[in-house]
Amino acid sequence: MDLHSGIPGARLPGRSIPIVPVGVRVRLGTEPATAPQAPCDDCYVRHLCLPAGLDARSSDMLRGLRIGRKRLRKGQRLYRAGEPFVFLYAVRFGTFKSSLPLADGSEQVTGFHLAGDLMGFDGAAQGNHATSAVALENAEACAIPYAQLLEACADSQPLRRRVAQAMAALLVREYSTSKLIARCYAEARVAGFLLLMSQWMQERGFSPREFQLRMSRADIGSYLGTSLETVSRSLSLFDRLGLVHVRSRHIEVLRPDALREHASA
Amino acid sequence: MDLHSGIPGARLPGRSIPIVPVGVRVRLGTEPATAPQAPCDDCYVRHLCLPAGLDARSSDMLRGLRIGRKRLRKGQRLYRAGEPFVFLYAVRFGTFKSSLPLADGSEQVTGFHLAGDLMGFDGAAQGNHATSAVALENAEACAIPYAQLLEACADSQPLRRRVAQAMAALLVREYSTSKLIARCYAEARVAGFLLLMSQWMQERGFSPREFQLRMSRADIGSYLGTSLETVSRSLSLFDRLGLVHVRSRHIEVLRPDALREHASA
DNA sequence: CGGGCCATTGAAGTATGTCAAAGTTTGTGG
DNA sequence: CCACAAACTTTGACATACTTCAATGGCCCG
Repeated sequence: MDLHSGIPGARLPGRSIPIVPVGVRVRLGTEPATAPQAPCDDCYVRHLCLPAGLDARSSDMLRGLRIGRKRLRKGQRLYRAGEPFVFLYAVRFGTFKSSLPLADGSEQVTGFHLAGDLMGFDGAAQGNHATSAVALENAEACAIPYAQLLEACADSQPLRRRVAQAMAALLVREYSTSKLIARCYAEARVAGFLLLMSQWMQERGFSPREFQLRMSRADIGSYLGTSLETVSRSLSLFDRLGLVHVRSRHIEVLRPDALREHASA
Repeated sequence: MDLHSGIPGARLPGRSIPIVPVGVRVRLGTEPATAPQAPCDDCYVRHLCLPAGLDARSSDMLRGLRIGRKRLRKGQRLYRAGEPFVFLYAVRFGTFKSSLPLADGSEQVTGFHLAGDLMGFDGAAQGNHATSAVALENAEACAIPYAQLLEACADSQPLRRRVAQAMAALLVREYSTSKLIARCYAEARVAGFLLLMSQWMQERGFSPREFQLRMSRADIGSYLGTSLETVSRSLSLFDRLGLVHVRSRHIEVLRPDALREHASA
């Protein structure tokens, strides 16, 4: 079952996080989520999420929102492009990818989302989601009613700042993405992607040295603007050069400095 | 002086907009801007900018902010990456480019901004601007005190919605950018870029058929993740195929449909 | 009028996409 | 727990696209 049970000392994201951390019944699938009493208090990643840095009063206001939790199995959608925008989602655990529909029916991957990330805010632009979001493994997200959140912002200056700050952070992340995929050589993009993944892991308390890619080579290729074969070849090259140990989706970063070298060249 | 005085019937953006539309003294450069009494009422692009769709009461609240205007000559900076984030900027006329500093001292162009666009919001993530913004021609921007704007959001539901909506629109635009530069072939990216420019012109009331590129080939190349030579070659190709008439920075779109074809292939 | 920036174009070598086939991994159902 | 099927990954070969280097010409500003 578990691919990685033989690897000693590796903290395996998505495996080492408890799957059912709250004593509240949730259902699998996309049906309406249930609302626990204190949505954030027991959350593993509240220090990364919306409540981060909020004072007691503002936290109470967040607590007053009817925040539900939605559990998804691998492959299930959280929302679909074009659907009405009602909820902002916060990843509790697991990994999501979001994508933009293309003219030819295929999809362009626009990002990956890990625990603590906010998703779906793009829907506030037109009232409908611009992107779709799919779980890449079993995952759970909080559904924050957007209208209620905005109303809560009326009464709390810190909440207002925090919400705006979180939105701006999404924007900055997109700029970094642009910087990443605008690199000339696909090899540099793949190297940058590995470093980005490594950083994301570290920010969430996992090992930046060893982790699991939850997305396929095709997803990575779409995200980076290159073919899946080139992604595979770049990874093989890094492995051959001894920068990274790659075994399918399991990644071990051996020489981050050398990887950084490749990322900028 | 004017490159294009000989072209009949062409609405030349940045030229046809009055340069000094308000009777308020402004100074060139980056020194503190002066504050006109009614910052938006006389503005050419208020229907595209923050006040768009606001009710009278919310508009009054915007009017209450100490919004200044900053005029810049070609090449002058509006803000620099790393500077404290104090103002949100709204382009009144002219064109800006924003860029992210790279490790090697060069810059990655992250976007172009035309009349009505909001700029600088990325600074709200960390309290410092993540990007730099430079005027690509003589231009003017409104400086909106960010803290004041957030405070005004406390008292007005429509303003709250509008500000959040504007931020989300910035995000969606970044997704489109990712979609653009993730295309496999540089030719498709250049075609997509021309169509994007054309659309931006149309949204601002200019001809989508004929316009002036305010940025260099190097800027476009940086933005699209390709070399300036490839940009030049793609433009020459489109010209040779009769899709576009290119003369240096002057662009005339002859067959938008065929261009769209190239953009998706 | 001259200098510098910018755009264009050519040539050559490299990187990358595409097609194809084989090998792995994962998930499913017995 | 095992066997099988489907999805994913890796690798090779080849054609093409792209970057780099280099040289030329045009345009704009001082």
